[in-house]
Amino acid sequence: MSVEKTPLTDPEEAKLAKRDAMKEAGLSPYPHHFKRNAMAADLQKKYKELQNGAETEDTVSVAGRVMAVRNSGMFIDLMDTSGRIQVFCHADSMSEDELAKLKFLDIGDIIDATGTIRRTPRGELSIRAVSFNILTKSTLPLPDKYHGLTDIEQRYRQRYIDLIMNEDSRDTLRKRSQIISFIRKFMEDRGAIEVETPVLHPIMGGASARPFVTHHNALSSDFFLRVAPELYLKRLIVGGMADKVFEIGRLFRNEGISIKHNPEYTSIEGYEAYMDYNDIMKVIEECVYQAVLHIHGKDTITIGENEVCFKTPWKRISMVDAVTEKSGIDFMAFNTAEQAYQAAADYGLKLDPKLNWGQIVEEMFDACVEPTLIQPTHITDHPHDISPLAKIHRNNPRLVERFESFCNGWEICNAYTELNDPDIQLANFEGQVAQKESGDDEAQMLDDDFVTALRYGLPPTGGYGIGIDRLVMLLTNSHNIRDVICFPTLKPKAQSSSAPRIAAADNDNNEVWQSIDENQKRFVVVVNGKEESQGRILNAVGHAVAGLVGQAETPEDFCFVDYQDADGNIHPSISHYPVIALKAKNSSQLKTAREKAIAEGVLFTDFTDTMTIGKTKEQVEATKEKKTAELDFLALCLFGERDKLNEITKKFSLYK
RNA sequence: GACUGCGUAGCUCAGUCGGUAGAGCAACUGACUUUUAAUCAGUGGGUCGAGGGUUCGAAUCCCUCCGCGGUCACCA
Repeated sequence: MSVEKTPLTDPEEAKLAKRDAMKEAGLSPYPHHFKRNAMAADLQKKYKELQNGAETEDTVSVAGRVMAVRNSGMFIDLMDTSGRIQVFCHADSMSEDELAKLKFLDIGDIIDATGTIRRTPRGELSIRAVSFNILTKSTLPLPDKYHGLTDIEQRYRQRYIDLIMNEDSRDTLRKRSQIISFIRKFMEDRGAIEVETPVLHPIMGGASARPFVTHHNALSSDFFLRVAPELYLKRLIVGGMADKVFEIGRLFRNEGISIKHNPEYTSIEGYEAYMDYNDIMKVIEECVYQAVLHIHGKDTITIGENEVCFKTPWKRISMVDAVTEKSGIDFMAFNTAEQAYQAAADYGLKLDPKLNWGQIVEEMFDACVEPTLIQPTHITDHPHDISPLAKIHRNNPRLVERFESFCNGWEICNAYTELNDPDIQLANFEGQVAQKESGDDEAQMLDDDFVTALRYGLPPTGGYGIGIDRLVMLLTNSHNIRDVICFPTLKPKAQSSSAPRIAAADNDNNEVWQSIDENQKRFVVVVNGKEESQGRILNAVGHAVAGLVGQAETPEDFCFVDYQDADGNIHPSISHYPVIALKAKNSSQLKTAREKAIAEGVLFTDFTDTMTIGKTKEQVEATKEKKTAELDFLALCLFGERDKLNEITKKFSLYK
């Protein structure tokens, strides 16, 4: 079936052969030294006026990657980080020894070239090479030189290939650096200092989001990767480290990936003492405006289908007024959620009737205002209901002093006059804790020490947060957040799976289990949803569970408790760990889960159709006759660490 | 998570009604030598994502799984 590739026609083999040939000729394919004194773009600029066909005596050395070779090596397109220039290799100006090196050359190699500047009669600025060297031999083929690399997954997974082939990718990611650098300098120039606060948070706070959890072994403690730096930055303001602090860094949110969301993303968050949200508004719009000028050299740029002008001052309008403007409904006139709900329903919105006034205003805003905010606009004075971290508005207790800046229909900045009353902050935290206890895993935790810090006194402070990735998307007209992140989060490539060996997996288990917290374990029974006979299912479950318990080598892995009733009768050996019953769509899903259990070293048993008929002898034989894939799985029983089992069984629904 | 589309050579893509797997680039051999996606002649290169099914016969039809994209939902 598999035919061996003819060595010299496989691109990689051919390149390896040339590399070996270089070595035999006494040339290193990876020399240590390099020399260059010019960049392609500088030369293109400097010799812009050079006439077609003109030769100069100016000698330069360039270095870069070979992107194309024409006329058997006479013309080489060389690309460095600044741009491209053609290298002209001709017997008129090169020795035989130099020309001989061409036979080692491939597209993709990194070379240097030294020679004189000329412009060919066809108008291409070139270096008439006297010598050249292969500085790094490339041994894998580059994508199609014309179409480039279009496979989206490969562009992100192997960004280096994308960068080699795609000018747009290089440009966008370089602009990202420029934008971040600009913002940093802008903030520093106005007296703010950049600080670094922990990424590992013992207490999750500062934003409502689902966190990543990790574990510090020596401290025997779980930590959360930060979802926001807010509470630490405010502590620095309390301490008077500076009146203005900011942090540019990565935040982590354990949520879905989309065209506008990456699990780790970059924000700038800052706090400035003795400022309120009106002051911050001016700072933000000036910063973004200057960034646009810096990157584009003009204040109006194309984003998608729109021309967007960033000239300051930006339009300001309160959230309620903006809703009134678009819908004709004045929500300030409604004092109850019921009235607001009715008005929104009349307008045509389908809402959860349990929403409060502020949430209804927000829903109206999202529906009829947000998409229309193409030109930069500050939306101000949000309902208090939806802004637990902002200070109550000085003129209206239903509102807070908050603004969000929108552009192209996206939010790019969120800012408040910060809440600095410790008692209100404590009450807000307690509300969050109550939500967490009722099952909201995005709710924040009570940070006692932060409240304590507020009791020492946080001066009147304005704060802001900008999502850098989204800002870069706007300023580079990028459609997907992954285009502005060098290495976006991707599902790890599946490891090449050799046939799993159960015995080996079991040995591993013994060690793993000893370190697992007892509270983290559970039983999971998954049954085949296609099986209609309840009797067969129950039989299968019974077998699977009994088998699983019988299989355990160390009884301490389980925890069974004797329950006693009012009459003093004992109900022995009830599992301390929960037993979860799930339903799979079919046998094949059970088979897949079983393979995952083996790969993960999770204790398991399964039960198949071949185990239902006859006595053990017949069943053993019937099972032996079938390949794994041919077996019809009725039930799968697992026991182990909760998180691990969740990973294996997450696609199954609860059996009801 | 739901819906939807895609997966064929190293890269970019064809493949009709189910009937021997195709092209361009890249690679190899040679020609040519001021080219610009160089050109010309020839050569080699395939587990058609994986597994199963239907069929005399499957890249093609059916089922399952895997991977990726897009839209929607939550979030910035």
